[in-house]
Amino acid sequence: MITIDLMSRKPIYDQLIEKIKQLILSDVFSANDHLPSVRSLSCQLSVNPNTIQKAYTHLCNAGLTYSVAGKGCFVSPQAKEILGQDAKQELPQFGAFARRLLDSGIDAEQLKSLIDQLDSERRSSL
Amino acid sequence: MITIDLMSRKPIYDQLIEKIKQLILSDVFSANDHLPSVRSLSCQLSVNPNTIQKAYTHLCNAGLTYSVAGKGCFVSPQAKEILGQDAKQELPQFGAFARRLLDSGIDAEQLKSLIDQLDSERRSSL
Amino acid sequence: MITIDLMSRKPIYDQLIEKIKQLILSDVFSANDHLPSVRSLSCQLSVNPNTIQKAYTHLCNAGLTYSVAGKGCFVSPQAKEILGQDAKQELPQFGAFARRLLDSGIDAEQLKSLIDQLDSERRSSL
Amino acid sequence: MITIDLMSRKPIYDQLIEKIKQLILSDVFSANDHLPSVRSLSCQLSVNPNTIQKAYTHLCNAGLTYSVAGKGCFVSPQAKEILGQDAKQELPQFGAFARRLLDSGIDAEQLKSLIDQLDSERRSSL
DNA sequence: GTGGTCTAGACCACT
DNA sequence: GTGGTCTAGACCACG
Repeated sequence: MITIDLMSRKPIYDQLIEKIKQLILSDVFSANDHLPSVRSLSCQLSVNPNTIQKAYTHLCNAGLTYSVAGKGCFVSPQAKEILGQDAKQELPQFGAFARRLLDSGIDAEQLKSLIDQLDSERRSSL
Repeated sequence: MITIDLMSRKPIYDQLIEKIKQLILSDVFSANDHLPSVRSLSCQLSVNPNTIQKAYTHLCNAGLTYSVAGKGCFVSPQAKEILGQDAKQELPQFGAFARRLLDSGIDAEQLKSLIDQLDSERRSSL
Repeated sequence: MITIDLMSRKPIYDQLIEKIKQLILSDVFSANDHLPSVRSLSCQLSVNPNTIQKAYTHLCNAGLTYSVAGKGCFVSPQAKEILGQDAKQELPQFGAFARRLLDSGIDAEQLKSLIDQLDSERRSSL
Repeated sequence: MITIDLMSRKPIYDQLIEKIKQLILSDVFSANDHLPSVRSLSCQLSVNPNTIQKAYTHLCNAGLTYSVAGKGCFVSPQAKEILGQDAKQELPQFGAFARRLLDSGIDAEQLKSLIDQLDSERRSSL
């Protein structure tokens, strides 16, 4: 369910955070679902427990999960809402990226059709 | 002409590379133009010369500039072309970004109108 | 009567202790009143009996309750008095909190009016 | 300048965060000042570098500091402003604390005179 | 030299 | 069993 690219330049804990966000958005993890325990993920991915813990702590601080001592880590009911708001704040970044591509000679139509394609893929997979 | 954000998490040499690419794309630096010397940039930005050199070396290796011993660093005639190809290779990354926003509940129409807006801004500034 | 926030970072047994102290102070539990049994609270709150027991043991050790073998747990006659003394010992902590707020730019008058407001609320609810 | 209580129940990294916030508020560390390096603090306090790093990372994420790779960690210009806003958000917590003391039989006048005393101490030490 | 990431293995409190 | 904290020591990129 969760995979990690050890050779990537992106820190492992960062990859984990992104993966889990993605799983929450795609409803694989729903509100109040139990996340895999730190130790089990650590074994499964052959990654140090501390690294997993770092990712879990981040998710907890971001309000996406809540942890109960002795029980585990759970998806917060507001998780999807928070992710939605985060996405809105990323729009300027997205705009800067798009602008760079346009400046580099990529056609606006090409970008728009790419978005349409992604959107239809998305809808069909629901 | 060139500014650096010391508080950014992005490495200074990385910021420099991006800035110069941008200046090439916007024709501030044209083919065979002379880039500012390492020393002058170093003074102007209060940045270690080694850092400037690192950025220049990267640009040279990427084929965007060529250096002439004892003279300095010049914009390569193929620079814009290369940047265009680079941009094409970034399309998948752009797609992943867009996909994440769509998954987070951002509307496809919103993204497309943003692109249209950026494109018209761009055209009007030429 | 008693509620628990499972999403809180505060340990459940700690929340329980605070809740019961509060109920004693507000005279919902008076001297020699019978506290809910471990089993019933356990069911009612869907919490492990061990956790309830831990809280009860703490209250007992603090002299706020006394337990009668085979009968249950009862509010000690000195409970309110003890809580009053505990509160006095918390004054330095309160002072440190207040000091931090003052250092952060909160006005002393604002804090005092807040206290006045809370005090009048309290009196009117008696 | 910075001291840590190893026997406290409060995590070391938490104590560090509070200490540094305090030093920023009292202008011992001003905007753009250089914080002690992770390694030097680690030696000085006989605490593992990772623990220091955890505190520094937190401060950085909170916007109170910014770090420049290879140079060090610096106090953000907005630090005091942010701390002021944080304090405002802590007022409800402060109110709950005060309310508990009032419920426990502490006199409102006593709390207010404590605040006055702290405030005058504060003013005289400026 | 700096901060940032990671591993390995330990201890604690909570359930 | 769980999450959270800490130590010890390593490696990397940056300046």
